[in-house]
Amino acid sequence: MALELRLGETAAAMTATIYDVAALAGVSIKSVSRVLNRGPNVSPSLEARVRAAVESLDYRPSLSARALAGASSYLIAAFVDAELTLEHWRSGRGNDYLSRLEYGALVECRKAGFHLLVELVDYGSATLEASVRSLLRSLRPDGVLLTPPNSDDPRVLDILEQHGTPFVRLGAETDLQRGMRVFMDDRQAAIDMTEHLIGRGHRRIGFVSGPGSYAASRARREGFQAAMANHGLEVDPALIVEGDFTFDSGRRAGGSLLAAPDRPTAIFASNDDMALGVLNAAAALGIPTPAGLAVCGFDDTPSAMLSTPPLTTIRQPVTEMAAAATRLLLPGVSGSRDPSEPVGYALVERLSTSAGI
Amino acid sequence: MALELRLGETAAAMTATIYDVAALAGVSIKSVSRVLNRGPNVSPSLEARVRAAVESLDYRPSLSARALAGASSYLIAAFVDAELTLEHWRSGRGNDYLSRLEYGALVECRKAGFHLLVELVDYGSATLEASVRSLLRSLRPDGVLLTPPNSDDPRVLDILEQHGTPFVRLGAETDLQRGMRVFMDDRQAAIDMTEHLIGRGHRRIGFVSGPGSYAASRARREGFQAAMANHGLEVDPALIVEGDFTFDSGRRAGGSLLAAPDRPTAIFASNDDMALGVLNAAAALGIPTPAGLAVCGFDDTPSAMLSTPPLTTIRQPVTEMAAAATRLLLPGVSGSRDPSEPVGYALVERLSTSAGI
DNA sequence: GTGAAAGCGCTAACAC
DNA sequence: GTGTTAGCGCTTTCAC
Repeated sequence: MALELRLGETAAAMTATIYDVAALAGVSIKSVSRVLNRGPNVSPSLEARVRAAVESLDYRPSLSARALAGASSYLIAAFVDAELTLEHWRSGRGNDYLSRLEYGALVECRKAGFHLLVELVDYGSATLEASVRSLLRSLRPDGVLLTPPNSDDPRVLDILEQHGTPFVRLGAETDLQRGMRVFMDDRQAAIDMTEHLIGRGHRRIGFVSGPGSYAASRARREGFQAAMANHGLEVDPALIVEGDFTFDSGRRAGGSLLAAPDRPTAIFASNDDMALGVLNAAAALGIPTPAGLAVCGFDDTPSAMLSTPPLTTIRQPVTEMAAAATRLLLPGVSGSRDPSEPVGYALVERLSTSAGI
Repeated sequence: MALELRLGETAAAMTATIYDVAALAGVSIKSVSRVLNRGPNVSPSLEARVRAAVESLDYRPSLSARALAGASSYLIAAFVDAELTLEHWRSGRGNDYLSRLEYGALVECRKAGFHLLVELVDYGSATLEASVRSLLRSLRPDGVLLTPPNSDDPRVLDILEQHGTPFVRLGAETDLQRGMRVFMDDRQAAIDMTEHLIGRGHRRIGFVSGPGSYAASRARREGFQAAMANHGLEVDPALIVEGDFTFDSGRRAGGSLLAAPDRPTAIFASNDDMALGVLNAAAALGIPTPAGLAVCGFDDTPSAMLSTPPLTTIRQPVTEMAAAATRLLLPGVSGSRDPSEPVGYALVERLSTSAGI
């Protein structure tokens, strides 16, 4: 029937439907559907005939039709903060974290025949609830990937739970029992980094923290303090300066730390951008790195590798985290890893901390 | 009717359909559809009643249903090279270009009520055709955003044209008449940069080119040579070295250019990563930048701003380009700019070329 | 093992 | 101006 109606159409515009396949294979559409969805009770001969028809017609099921009729939409949505995005737009910089995250999600989605939808969410807006609800209703994604800071937004979690849509929270730090999570141990990583510096003989170590409002930022600072205490080293309060994760704030922090008469021999910044700012401040003051000052960061952004000297930092496996998170949302969860365990990280040692004291 | 069937359901799981809205407003579903799609012939009173019903039911049309029934899917697909993506995964780096591109696309999509789907395409694979065809058939996107190197792949263009799906090619350099394009004038930008160096008094200028296989790379080199010629300066062939756009290749190129007895006073690298490599090579040789050597790049990646010294470079408005490209695909094309014209760029002057000769 | 028929929630002709 | 009626291309009961 479908074929009949289409006699006048061009080959280009013509797209086979399940009816065409069924007709060509001499079976019912239900059988085609069963073969395609690996349903039970399919005889080998039927399977073969259907596959041949699919092949010769180069048939692909329509996503919309499947989503409308069935329970699955074959869509995974990644919720990305709109404010953050606009800020990046303004500053003309891509977001390395999001970019790496997306790779992981994309690769897993594709393996499973799913598609990745990226959605902007207004974390700071009053209409957040309405827009999230809207997204879930109109798109009906099979799962949602929550990126910071949405991972910790109770409003978003509420709606997702109400709606019954599975979701994974990346880097979430609060309400640990809600939804699924994939995260790393920021505190322990900061301990490792601090011990790396102590191992190099450093005793006066400066710390440039991130904003106190970020849970990850607090965890890193706690790790630093814990490591210092464990080694019997006192933390001079004057050696802890708060930045806001930007290069400029790192430069200012570095400048003030290095201007002190009894300046530190090493500075641990809570992220790479700030660490690069410290490097810049040191250069401006004529202090050679690493000979005169060891500097380390956190994140392992591309710039960390390219700076002069290259930066020792903590490498977060963002892509792998996103891949694991996506797998958690996909049917037939392999459960290759325990979602309640933090993912691993690595201390990447580069030139910026290579000199001892 | 729909309401009736749902008496047993919980409020949470219950989702209003167009029938519910029509029933509540006391109109037909067609009227609801007309109001929602801004169709003609809607009386103000009808409009008001429908809007009120939509509001009170918090109704959102189902994307799948609309796509299945109508001509539009409200989906824009961005085709991203899979190989490139996997390479980035391996190296653990995000892709700044893609990230910025996506922002632009996302913001425009959201304004128009569209959704952005990111799809991996195997540029280098034999199954490329099949997978692209698959994507178009199952997703039926209303438009496709082609990113390099897919922008220049004739196989992809063929399929898109056959399928009748509108597409925009970002940064395309070949087959200029096919599809829509958004691009910049790489050659002129390279001329500008070269003249910037000449204006600083530099006469012996080294050039680190990208791979000759990239059209953009060739255009940049041509621009450099044209500018030199225009100013009556001879280009010493020994001062042109080919790299492969990586940091390491830039470092090697810088090392060999600077080892020569009559070394250049300035080096223009075809992209920022290589320029940073040159900076690194200069530092290793004890040559101060910018005092002893001016260095400039191309792209304005985040690292360019963070390096020591910060890098003079060409800023490509990737986000704006993507936004413009997306607008071209959306209904009601505003045509705010002429797609046959290249987009603007900016020479960003930073410390790395601040000293004259 | 396989098929017939009834929707999923919309849009689109075509009446009125 | 507004409503009726078919589908869009699938999945899903439920028979056989």
